[in-house]
Amino acid sequence: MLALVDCNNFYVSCERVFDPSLEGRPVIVLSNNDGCAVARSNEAKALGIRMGAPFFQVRDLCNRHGVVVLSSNYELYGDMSRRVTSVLREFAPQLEIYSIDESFLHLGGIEDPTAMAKELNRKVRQWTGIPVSVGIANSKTLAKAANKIAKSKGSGVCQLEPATCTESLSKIPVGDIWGIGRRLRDKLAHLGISTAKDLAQAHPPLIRRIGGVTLERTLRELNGISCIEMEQPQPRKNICSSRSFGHPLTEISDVEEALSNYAITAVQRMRDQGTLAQGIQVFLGTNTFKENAPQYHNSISSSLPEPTDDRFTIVSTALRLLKQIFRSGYSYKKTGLLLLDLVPRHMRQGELFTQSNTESRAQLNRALDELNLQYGRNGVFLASQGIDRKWKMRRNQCTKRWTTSWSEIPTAGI
DNA sequence: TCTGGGGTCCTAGGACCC
DNA sequence: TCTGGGGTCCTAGGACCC
Repeated sequence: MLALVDCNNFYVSCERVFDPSLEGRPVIVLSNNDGCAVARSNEAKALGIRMGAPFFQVRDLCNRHGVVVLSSNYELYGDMSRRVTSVLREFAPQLEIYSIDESFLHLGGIEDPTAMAKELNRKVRQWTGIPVSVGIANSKTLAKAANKIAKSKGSGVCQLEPATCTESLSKIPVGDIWGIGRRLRDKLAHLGISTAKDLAQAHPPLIRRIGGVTLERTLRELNGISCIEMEQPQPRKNICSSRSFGHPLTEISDVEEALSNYAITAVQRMRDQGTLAQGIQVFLGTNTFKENAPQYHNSISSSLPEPTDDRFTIVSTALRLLKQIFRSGYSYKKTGLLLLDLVPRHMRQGELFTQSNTESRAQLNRALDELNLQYGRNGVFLASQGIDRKWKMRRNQCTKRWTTSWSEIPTAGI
């Protein structure tokens, strides 16, 4: 038996913990650059604001209905997520963090999962301020479905048993099932499969022809046969860092500055997970939404002479690759890079023919890590990262880092 | 004016090996 | 006229997730 715990409207709920006046009001949180609505309170959903809606398309609606509009504050959400997880661990030591607001819990040996889930629900709310919903079943896909039902019921907890859940599945559109996106939904519709129940009762070989082994697994999971195991966290195989610019850029020097910063972010994440990159890919593009403007998109990759986690090598390689694909005369919207084929640090294979000063470089990198730990991110930075930061993303309505910065800690008045 | 960012897995097809 | 059989590795593209 396993449970899926999902935080309700997570980013909005985080904001409400530190500003209770948002309770009961329509609230949305925007993506980077204040671009799209990526979290909505129930009141905002009721107004018809869709997930991922570009903000400029709903701005008037928001003004008319007094919707509170916030920029995303990932430092806050990340920290709140860690707090929620630490409470969950008290209930189920074996857990898989699936995303910033969802975890699967292994419930082996728990006698009354529903009672436990109710207690978990209460405790997370009391200790972190975040409301959660719990779906319980014996496969991940069914637990996801149960979670959806728990959210709609308002009770916050729902358990599905394969033998008795046919009725519930008949009310769930097949496109709402985990693993079924728009394409598969449309393909299935042609076969007359429109609900989760239809899929659960379909002929497996037919389903395999339509959606391969992945979709057949979904079918079996809906019948309570667990095919998707609980996973332990694995180091990432690739790390990507990219951002749209706050304003379009035309000069290579500005793009270089932005790319240097994204490269440093990627290297930091790679160093944190203890891996080395064997290759690097850089990409660059104009704004695809501006159909009348000249468009240019390109990417280029290169393998590194030896696996490395050295800032200087990564940044200089990224900038060299950027020079190769940059064309002047375009208005650029976005750049970024991928660190490819990451391998564990201890599996490093040295270069045969060249003498590299690996050890002194490693020391320098470690010193920079420590300085940045002590003085904050970018306490020390490379000159190529720049100071102007013209490309910086827009974040006009960002709340404070209430839980991770001493200078922004909340104050209470009496 | 204004449209996010970061991932995973699977499959098919090409290039190559003996 | 007729042109083997069995494999690996890599890449691109498609589909999905939050």
